[in-house]
Amino acid sequence: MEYNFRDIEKKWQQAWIDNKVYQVPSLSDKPKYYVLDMFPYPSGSGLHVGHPLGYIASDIFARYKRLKGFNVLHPMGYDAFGLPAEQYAIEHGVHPAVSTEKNISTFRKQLDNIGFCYDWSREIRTSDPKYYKWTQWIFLQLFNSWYNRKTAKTEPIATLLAILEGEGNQNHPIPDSQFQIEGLTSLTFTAEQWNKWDEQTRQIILMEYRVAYCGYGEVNWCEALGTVLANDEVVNGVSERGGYPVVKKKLRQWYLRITEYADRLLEGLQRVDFSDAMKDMQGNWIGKSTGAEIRFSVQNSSEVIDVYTTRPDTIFGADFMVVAPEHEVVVKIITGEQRTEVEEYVAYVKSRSERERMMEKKISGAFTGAYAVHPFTGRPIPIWISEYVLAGYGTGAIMAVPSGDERDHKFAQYFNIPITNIFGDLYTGEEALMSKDVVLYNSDFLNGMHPERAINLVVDRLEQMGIGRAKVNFKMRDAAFSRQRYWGEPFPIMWKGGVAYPLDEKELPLELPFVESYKPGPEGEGPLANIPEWTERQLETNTMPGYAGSSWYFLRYMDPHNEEAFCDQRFSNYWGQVDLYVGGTEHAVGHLLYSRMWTKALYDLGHISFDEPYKRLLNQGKIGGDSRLVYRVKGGNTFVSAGLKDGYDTDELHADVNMVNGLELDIEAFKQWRPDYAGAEFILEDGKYICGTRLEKMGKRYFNVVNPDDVVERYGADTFRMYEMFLGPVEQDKPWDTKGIEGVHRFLKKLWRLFFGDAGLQVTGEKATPEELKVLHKTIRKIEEDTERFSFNTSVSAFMVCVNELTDLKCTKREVLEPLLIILSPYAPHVSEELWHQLGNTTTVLDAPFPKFEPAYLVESSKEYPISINGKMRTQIDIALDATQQQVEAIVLANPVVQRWTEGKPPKKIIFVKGKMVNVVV
RNA sequence: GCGGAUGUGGCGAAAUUGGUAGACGCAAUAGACUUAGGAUCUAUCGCCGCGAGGCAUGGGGGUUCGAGUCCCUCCAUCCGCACCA
Repeated sequence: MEYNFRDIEKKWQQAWIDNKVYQVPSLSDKPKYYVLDMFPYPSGSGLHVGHPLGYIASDIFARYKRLKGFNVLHPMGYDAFGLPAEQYAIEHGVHPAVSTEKNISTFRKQLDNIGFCYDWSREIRTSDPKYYKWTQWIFLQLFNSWYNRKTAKTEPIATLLAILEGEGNQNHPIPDSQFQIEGLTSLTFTAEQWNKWDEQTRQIILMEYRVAYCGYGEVNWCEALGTVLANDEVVNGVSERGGYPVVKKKLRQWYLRITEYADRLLEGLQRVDFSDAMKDMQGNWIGKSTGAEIRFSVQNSSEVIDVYTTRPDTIFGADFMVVAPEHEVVVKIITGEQRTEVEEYVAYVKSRSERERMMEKKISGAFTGAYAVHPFTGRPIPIWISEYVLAGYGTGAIMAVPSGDERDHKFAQYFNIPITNIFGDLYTGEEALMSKDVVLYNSDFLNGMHPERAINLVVDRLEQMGIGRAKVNFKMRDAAFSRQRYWGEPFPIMWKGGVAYPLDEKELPLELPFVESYKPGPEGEGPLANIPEWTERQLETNTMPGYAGSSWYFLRYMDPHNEEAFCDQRFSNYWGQVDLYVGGTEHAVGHLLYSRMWTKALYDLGHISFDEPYKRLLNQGKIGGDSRLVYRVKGGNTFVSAGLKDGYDTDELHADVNMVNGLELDIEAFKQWRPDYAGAEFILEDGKYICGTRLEKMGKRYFNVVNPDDVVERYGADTFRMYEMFLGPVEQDKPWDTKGIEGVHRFLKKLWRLFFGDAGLQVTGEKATPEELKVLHKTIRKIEEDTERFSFNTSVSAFMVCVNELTDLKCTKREVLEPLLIILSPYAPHVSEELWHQLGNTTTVLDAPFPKFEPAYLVESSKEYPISINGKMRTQIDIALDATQQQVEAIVLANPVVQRWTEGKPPKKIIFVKGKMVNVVV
């Protein structure tokens, strides 16, 4: 009987659906385990072989945990809102809902082909009104909340109202705001003031507190996409999607006050199991730094300049100040003779794009003509402006300490500003001394001190003088939360007299209306502004960004059809955190941070009982494409084989990997590929055309996309799954290389032959030999260990070794083969299920318990082994093969030969080197 | 520049805590069975050497009875951040 994977896979995939074997109860007496994949954006090009890598890993783990007796939640869905669908709609006139639906069905077919154990009854789509009703609902929770810094919690806005009415905001000043409130000069006000203000003013002030708020701010505006982008959607000054230029622009936008959560987002990282690289990336993005804010007065002026520094101890080395060119103080302090120069410089800075500024870091700047006063020495300090000081970070102004900061040093050298040495002999004059392992000189009351002590002392002094304080700063900005786009969640917000009011919960979902055109609305507004029914009701015309729906989706899977709540708390209490979250590193600072913040807010508001969504994160590597190259002799239609190309002047072109077998080009297929190649001529080597190769991103334009459907068609889903795992560690990036797949396929055929000889099923009920049981239990242990630590590639190897050994032993005993099928089933579910039933089982192999590992089977009768003392070979002793370390030690210690050589002293260490010898260290 | 990771045969890679380096697989070579191809099976397969043996985990140094693994240093590649004061 042949291993007919096509029939087997079709048969079991259908049986699994018919018997609903993957449906998971929302509550159970069993312990829970939640395995989640980052859900895909259903793009038009479907899956390539790189996408399922993480899905296979999580599927194996989910099945493994199920065998181990857990109630496993392993759902799948689609992140269906987003820009590409809308761009496609603009270009092809197909409504995003239609193209999304079509793409999803392609994805589903491709996923089903691979035999995943998803509970599809829990499928979600972020673009489904039944789903985004709750995205809108959660948005309203955030809108109706503020962040209380005193309790470090998200609280309902009602608690703030009570405070403002009772005591004003003395204890809860308006959060450092980038926005102007008319008529308000200070960040604090009294209860009387508050109670006198009209509704509109109060609402404007409340907006300054809301966790989801609307305001005018500098945003990343992408003209080509016609929308605003979040910081993490901008890469090197261009949009992540499409690579279009992005400029800074002031616009009315919705934001999430994620900065208030910065400390908790940082702290939470210590409680989760993410890779160091991932934690570093998030930590970096949050960018916490501790230092001080210091107020400098300006000579002959009433102006003051606040600076932020992490090194207040170096204040005696402050030789000049630098203010960001956009800083509002610049126009006020500028002196007559410097006006032209400064204005020219400001104009120059404005003319430079974000991108240019990033690419070429030129030293540039201008002197304002004004001087600040040193708070301790009274020394005048020249004030410069330069683009290396960013308006958006800290206070937008710095005290420059050239001897202690590299950029300040270069600036001082470039503009010939005298440098004060505050580090004595350690400072060479050549370059700045950034180290904190120094002693201060030339620094008045700080002389002879190390920076740590000096920092405390300076801050204390400044505080006494009322011109400074310790200050924590973050790089992270509040997250832009609105898009001037159509294909996203509408905001459940209605505008009245310039004030945003939330819709009533009963009006949710606020459904996305159908539109004919996706053109932007007037004045930078989205397409919704073109719909009269929408604007008549004064509904918000922006839509939410892609990350809205994905920020909480892991909760919806727990209770996907609930129409009364986003998730029944009985279920979220049971399932709790995602135990294993699998996905790529590209979401390090976007999705992961946002969803961590939403989780904290929902936790604070009492909707869920945990404040970190993902307990453990596994980042699968990317699979790259292995492109095939052909070489066309310049000016003709002749292609020369790779080995001979050096003799010709050639152009390098991509050939489709699907018409190359190994390295040999299928010439006929190539000729038919494109009309201009039809008459092509070929210069061959050894009668073959050999292609060149290059590793590139897998993508259409390189013609190196391999579709999993093709691989599954040819080798079967089980081979595909095992091969993807066999390729190497899941975390690692690697190229797709079809060469090795035959080996995995051969393994499955060998497995099949263990069960079926020429005459049919040959499995017997005979008792297994100790040798056979040893092979089995060795494998059980190895698979258990390797699967637990996500070492799936070595698991596959262990299965190969096992089958090879059982084949050599001609083992056809049920006692061995049946447990083998159970441990194999997470990796090769179809063939395991088929053989499981062939053995007469009637339930699914998924419900079998994972076989228990018995170490006793690994211990063999005693044999003689050579022994070495301190590396020198001495003699031989009897010892049990594969015994435990304790067993080995007991035997060795009892051995008279060993006692003689160690002169009765207990050895420091006894090492049993697998099956060959014993090493004793005295 | 800063941060993170990686470096082992012709190739993908193994080697829990320092303990037979190269498991497993691909490719290759020889052979068996086949009219042939495919499939399957057997053997060889890091480098040098006829051999005994010697040399090998990016380079150099160190700790140790023993180092791919630990420490120092240099080099290369990949990823992330990038004037963050």
